[in-house]
Amino acid sequence: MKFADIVINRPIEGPFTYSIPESLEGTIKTGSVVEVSFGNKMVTGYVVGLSDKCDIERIKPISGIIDKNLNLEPEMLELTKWISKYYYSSWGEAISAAIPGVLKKSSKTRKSAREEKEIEFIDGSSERLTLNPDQKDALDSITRSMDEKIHRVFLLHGVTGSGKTEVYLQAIAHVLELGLSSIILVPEISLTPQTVARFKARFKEKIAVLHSRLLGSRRISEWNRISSGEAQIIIGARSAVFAPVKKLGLIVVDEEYETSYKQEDVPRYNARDVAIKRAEISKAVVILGSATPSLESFYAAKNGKYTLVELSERIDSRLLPTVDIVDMREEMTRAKKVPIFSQKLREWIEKDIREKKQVILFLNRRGFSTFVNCRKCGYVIKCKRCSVSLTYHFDKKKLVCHHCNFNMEPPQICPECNAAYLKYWGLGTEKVESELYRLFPGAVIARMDTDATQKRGTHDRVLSKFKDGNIDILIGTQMIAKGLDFPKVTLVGVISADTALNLPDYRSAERTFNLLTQVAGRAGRSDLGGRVIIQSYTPQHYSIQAAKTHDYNTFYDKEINLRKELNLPPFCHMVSLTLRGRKEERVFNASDNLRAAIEKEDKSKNIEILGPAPSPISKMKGMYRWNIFLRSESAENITPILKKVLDKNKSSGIIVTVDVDPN
DNA sequence: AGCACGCCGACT
DNA sequence: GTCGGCGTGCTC
Repeated sequence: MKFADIVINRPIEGPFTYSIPESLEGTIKTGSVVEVSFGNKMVTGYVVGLSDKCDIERIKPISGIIDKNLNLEPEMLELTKWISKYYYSSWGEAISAAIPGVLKKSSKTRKSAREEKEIEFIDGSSERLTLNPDQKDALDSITRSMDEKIHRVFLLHGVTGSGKTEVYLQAIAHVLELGLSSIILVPEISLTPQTVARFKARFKEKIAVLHSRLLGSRRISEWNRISSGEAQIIIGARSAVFAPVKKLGLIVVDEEYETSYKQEDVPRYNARDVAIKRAEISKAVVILGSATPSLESFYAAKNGKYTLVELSERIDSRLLPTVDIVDMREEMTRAKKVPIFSQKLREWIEKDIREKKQVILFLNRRGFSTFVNCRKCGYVIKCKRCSVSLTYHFDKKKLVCHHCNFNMEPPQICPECNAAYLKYWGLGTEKVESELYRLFPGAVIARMDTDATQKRGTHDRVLSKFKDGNIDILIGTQMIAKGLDFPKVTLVGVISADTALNLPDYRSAERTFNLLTQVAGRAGRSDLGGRVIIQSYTPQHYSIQAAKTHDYNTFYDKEINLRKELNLPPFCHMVSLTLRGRKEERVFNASDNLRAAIEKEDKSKNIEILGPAPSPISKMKGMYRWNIFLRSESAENITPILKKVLDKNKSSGIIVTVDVDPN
């Protein structure tokens, strides 16, 4: 073989043909990772095919091979090819996402880097637990598919504490007996140390953990342990779906609805759906596990595309926490102002800390005040580069933009009319924290959000302090909603259940239900019992009511009917187009033209076009943004048409991004 | 995506 | 006269 077809990490189709120099003959294979000159730069390339002849005149030789032992398996080439087609990227970009950065650099330029330690949990039992009848049925049905070597997707639906992890563990053990490997995907959350500990305790050195902060040589050695077959169980976040296991038997996707499975840059893949595709290629089994499955997954399970397995009883028959909803409109009338804590929440916090129990409070908003305005002229202080108001941060004593990080000293007088009446509105975690200090002077209070945990190690330090009982009240954002397992937490308060509900997003009800269910799961993880207090200005909303009764099925029935009526996923697939540029009218014109071009190209009229409309944040980092949404029965109806249209409708100064099945 | 090339306006 | 804005086209 004299020539190699090579794709690269650029948004161009390719492949490009290079000649194979004599010194590399026989070494270069399909799947090799090489170095090539492209334009006037050296880039990493991936060999996707070999041939004996080629009719291109100006051909360059391959400059070198990165690592003789690094070779992409045919299955991985097929998978990345599929990703590039489905998620609208080049093949090279898809392959690039599947290989850790360090492995793509030649060994000379690799440098070792420090990595962060995490707190070790040693509470994992190495004993195989006895399954209850539900778990046993679930496991039997899963292992049967494994024995028959048929690809199948199981949706394992069970509330917190119903023993999903034990089912995973025994399914993995079965896969091991068959001589196959397993991949376990978990949403980031620092990879939930407790889960990892449990897996390690059970499977010891067969485990590889693909840590997000795992850098340099450690990542290389983990990669090698996996591809050599030494490690047969791989735990990791999103990109672990590409772990180089050779004999794949099982992929577990824990908390499959999590938005962190979606990569937000090119290729914009969803690791859950990539996992299903990978398993299909390798004839492996997938387990999607969740207490609150996504509408898409549950619908697929109900329609027989996936196999539904339910764990309906809690493993130790422990009761789910009591959930109280407080109507904040009534509180507002009573207090004659906008209160942060309802009377009920305040009383329960007091009682709890008096009894030396722990409290978690949740508010998904950082900072102290969410906006500042002039009481005289009404002017709201906004970011110069983004169409959002600035948030006041008490720690830094600055006004900060949450989208571009622009910050400024808070002005003393109104920048518009010079009046000295600036008022600070809205609340974030910092304000809740300061109110807590005021109301509960004796309590030890800690805050956990991206501001408070910016310094290295703070995150883990706060968590271990909380675990050891040295913190009474923990206030935090999203990052404390998931995974935490602290037995002494008997009270969880949701400061505002409405934050997510008011977003202009058809998934806002689903998000709210999921979030409330997750947050509620932090309470009552021991015999001390648990209570959840949800504060809301729309307490009658079905997502909040369903969370009160821990009733997924009722929520699902209500929501699925709405989705059907409005023709939203899972009844269609969506593709979002975002156009951005510095000149507003150009962005709008390009959007308009793009819509027309798609309409014209879609001859079979399979695609419904919504918009163009300004993005919810119409200006970000100095760029104006407009959206077009496309929907159709399948994404495959849309992307080939987009390919044609976008290739010949390039407008200068405009960047178009394509997101298939957006979050 | 980069990067070169090339074509028009406005400055020493 | 030249500097530099960005529109166009190419990369094996």
